Amino acid sequence: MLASATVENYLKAIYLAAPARTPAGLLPMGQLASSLNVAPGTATTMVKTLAESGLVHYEPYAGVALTPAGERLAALVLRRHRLIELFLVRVMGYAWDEVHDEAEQLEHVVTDRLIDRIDEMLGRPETDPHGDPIPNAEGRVKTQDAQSLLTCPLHTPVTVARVIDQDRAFLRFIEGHHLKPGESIEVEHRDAASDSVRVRGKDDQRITIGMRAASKLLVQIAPLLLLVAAITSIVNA
Amino acid sequence: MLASATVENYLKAIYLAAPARTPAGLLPMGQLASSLNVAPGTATTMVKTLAESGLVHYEPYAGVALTPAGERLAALVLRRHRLIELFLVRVMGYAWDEVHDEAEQLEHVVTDRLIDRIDEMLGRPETDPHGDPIPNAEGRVKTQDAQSLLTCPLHTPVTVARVIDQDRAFLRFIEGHHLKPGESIEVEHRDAASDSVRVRGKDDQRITIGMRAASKLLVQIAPLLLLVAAITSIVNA
DNA sequence: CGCATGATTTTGATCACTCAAAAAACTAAT
DNA sequence: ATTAGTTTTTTGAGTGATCAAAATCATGCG
Repeated sequence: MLASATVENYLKAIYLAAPARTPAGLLPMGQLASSLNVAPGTATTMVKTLAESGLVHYEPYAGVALTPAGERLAALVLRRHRLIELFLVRVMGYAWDEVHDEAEQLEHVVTDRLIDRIDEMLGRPETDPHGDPIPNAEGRVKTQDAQSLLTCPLHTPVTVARVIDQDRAFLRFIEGHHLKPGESIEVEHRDAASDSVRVRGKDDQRITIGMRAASKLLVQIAPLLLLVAAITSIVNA
Repeated sequence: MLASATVENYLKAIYLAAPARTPAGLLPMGQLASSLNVAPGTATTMVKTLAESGLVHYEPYAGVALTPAGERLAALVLRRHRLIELFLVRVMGYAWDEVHDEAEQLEHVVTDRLIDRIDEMLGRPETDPHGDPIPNAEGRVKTQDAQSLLTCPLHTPVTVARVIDQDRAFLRFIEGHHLKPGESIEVEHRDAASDSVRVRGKDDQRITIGMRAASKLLVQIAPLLLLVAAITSIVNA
């Protein structure tokens, strides 16, 4: 009944591969195999045993998808991963680009008790250092309504909410230019021809980044304004 | 080159099994197998491959012992284990009888970097919550000169230095009677016939324990007196 | 000494996970 | 619709760790 680290990794990979899905909502075996750095045949075999345990649906030659049970388990793995990442940053003094690999290992051995201590110590946080949402102990995730720098309105103050890329060089770049989650910025210019997005950041600094990179920065519109509105409504009550 | 969790556990078991050694200093296979909860044949096979990696000496039908390389590795595993235990108690709010199993898992996946952060955060401690010495990053252990409650002088103030038993019920008993490392106590009476040792503890409370239990409590004689002497000599300089 | 007893090693098998390479199945394009 | 190309599955094999049970060894007792 206890899921091995391998099983957990397969479920996590399927869970996180939402972008690479076929119309039917299935993840092709090839995608899965390559995201796990495993030969295609290996993924097929493993997925078949996962299907026998009732953790995934498997359609031969089509792909794989999580069952509710598999999804819950995957979310719990992610919960552990993200809480550990935040813990490493907040408590252990890690830089945010250093935590991924450590968390990758720890997520498979840490007990529920320790995870709950961490959760408690961090004040039941909702997101990890990259802005990724932390599923709750039942495996449910609060969906965040964020758009990317590619789709958000121009000349409108927004707050960085999430960075969807674990690459260390990218993370260091983001940090170096004050684009970490929490910073407020504004998109000044977007140009498809030159594949570039110009952003005004902290201290009116201008940074131009490619659209590939821009798509990995999720932002929320004027959360400060929303906050102000919320406070106002409370005060008025 | 990277030692698997299994290899680490075998080395650790051999390292810790010092008491159960033959005259030649070898640990019999049977002992090893049962301390790892593994069939005898399994231990034999595994030890042979350990011998091929140069981590142990293996004498067929006689037993096994660590090579210097194996001993160093075992000590590093123990370093991780003990630092994690202390971390769980001091930082994560675990009770000292709850830490063993968690540490048992974490010790195999934690990086050197994290261990060093923990070590630093705890102030480079010399012992874990049970008083077990923590090997340094090179795998060397400072030998502590402690005697058990069975051998220490009677009617002499001593300080509990170490508790050699991970059994949770025993640890709770020790804690409940204020016999944890650091407490000062005194042996009042020992009687082989009744297999008992009477101890005067905190607030002059008397506790009588069996000799089996007494042998698991290590103490140091009058460390306070030694401390006073040290301070005196410094002051006089 | 010889042999019974207990410890140890061998043997044959299994399980989880993996790969490389052959076979089969889908897909799209002419 | 046949083919060329890609993706997926199958097959055969290997590794690390394990067990049960058979074979072997070591020792001590009579």
